[in-house]
Amino acid sequence: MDTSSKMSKPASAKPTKKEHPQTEGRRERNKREKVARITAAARTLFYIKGYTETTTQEVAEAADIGAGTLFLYAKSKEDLLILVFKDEMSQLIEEVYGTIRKKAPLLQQTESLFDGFVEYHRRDVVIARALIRELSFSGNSGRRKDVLKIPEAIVEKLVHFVSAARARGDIRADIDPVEAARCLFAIYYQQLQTWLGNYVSHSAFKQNMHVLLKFVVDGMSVDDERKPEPSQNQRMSQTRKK
Amino acid sequence: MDTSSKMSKPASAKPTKKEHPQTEGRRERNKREKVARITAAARTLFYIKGYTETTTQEVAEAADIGAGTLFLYAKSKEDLLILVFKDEMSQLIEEVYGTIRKKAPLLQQTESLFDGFVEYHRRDVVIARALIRELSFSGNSGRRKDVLKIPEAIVEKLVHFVSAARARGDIRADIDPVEAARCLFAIYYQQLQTWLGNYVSHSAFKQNMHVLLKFVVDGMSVDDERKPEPSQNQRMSQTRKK
DNA sequence: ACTCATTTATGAGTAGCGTCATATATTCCG
DNA sequence: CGGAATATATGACGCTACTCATAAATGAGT
Repeated sequence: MDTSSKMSKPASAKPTKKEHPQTEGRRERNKREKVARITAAARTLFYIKGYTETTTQEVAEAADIGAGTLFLYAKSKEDLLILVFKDEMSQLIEEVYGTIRKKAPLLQQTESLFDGFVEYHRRDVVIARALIRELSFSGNSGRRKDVLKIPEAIVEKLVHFVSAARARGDIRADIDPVEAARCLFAIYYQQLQTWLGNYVSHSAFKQNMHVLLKFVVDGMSVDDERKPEPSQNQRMSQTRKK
Repeated sequence: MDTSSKMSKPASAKPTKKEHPQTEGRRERNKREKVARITAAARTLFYIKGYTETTTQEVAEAADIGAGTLFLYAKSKEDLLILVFKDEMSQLIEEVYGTIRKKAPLLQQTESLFDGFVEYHRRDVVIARALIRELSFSGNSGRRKDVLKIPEAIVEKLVHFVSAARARGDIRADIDPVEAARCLFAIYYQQLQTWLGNYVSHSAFKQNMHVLLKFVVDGMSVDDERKPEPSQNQRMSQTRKK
């Protein structure tokens, strides 16, 4: 059954007979309760034991349901991850966004946002890995929308930054904020994977991401004064104009 | 067993016997033979039955080895994928690169390269999916190097394109070709995942990737000729699946 | 040729994800 | 209320990736 069905009006009372989906009553309520129990149980266990070390049996037991019942609410073990983290992610995005100075330069804003996410993932790299891995394919049309919300929410924040920078005149007026935002996100996501995938160290990841983000932002700047590298003792003498 | 076996030299003080570097003997030979049989068997079965539908038992049987022996040569079923495709990928990269006009514009060269890869993956999306998924984490230090070779080889080709474009004067002289190449690759890889992960259709993927690659390349161009965007091009930049 | 340390092979065994027939609960309706 | 219809719950079971104790093979030293 689709857990994300609407009709969440427990207005109760009103014994309106049929065709009033608002008073779905006990069943609907029970279902929500169970989803909540499952989510809580899974979250706790994943944090304590890690994702792969946690068995679906354990989650079912902790949620006090039968082993098979679990799969009525999450179609697979990976679904559990999404169930657990979709809310946490959405919340995280808003939280981090809230801490960012609205008047800071675009590159700084972008990096602050991504840094917030990275620091979050750093607290539990193993789960972040599992999450990234599961996100790599959505065979489930129900969960697809949930998953898509996350990058979309991030891109939305980036669009704000880019639009503001454009309004400020920091970047060219012909820049499409959505394109720019997606571009920045693509770099973040791909680089994030190199880190979580254990291909580069955390510091190398941060360094690489910085370089690439700067590369893109520089490409959007209104004037092509190229700083030849912020090396030591840099003389920015000539604002060469093309 | 790790195919890049360390010399079975117990670091003894005595290089007692003459080593047979050329003819490591029966053991070495047998090992290579088995790796070859396993790889061939796995490749065939993956193509015929698909990755998930192929069992490790079947691969072992087809390779005429015991079920447990398989795991001496591939530490996991996913390892088999890399074993099978690392060579094929390297070859593909060179092949596609060879078909690209060296004098074409940078954006066109880049898109031709990526298109070659995309068309390859299109022939077997399910395997491509599995491959991408498996590449998302390298817990195995032995395979990591093999895996890293692929993006590195792609970036290397991109560096050639960017360098040539810079020499031609198509892009600014202060562009770092490696940064540019990595940036383009990041966009390709992240967008590829949205397609293989079933989040967007093939056509939307191509469209989105085109837009983003163009965005980056435009940012590198030597002159800020304002993108006039000379038409009411379909505002399809947001196309999503379904 | 014989010994023996080391490497390689094996398949029965284990664990865990997901399924399914069956059972139980809830709602619908006369 | 009764009883059919439908939705939800369950745990035993199937299937498969992977492990491990044991066996076989190899080759260097003697």
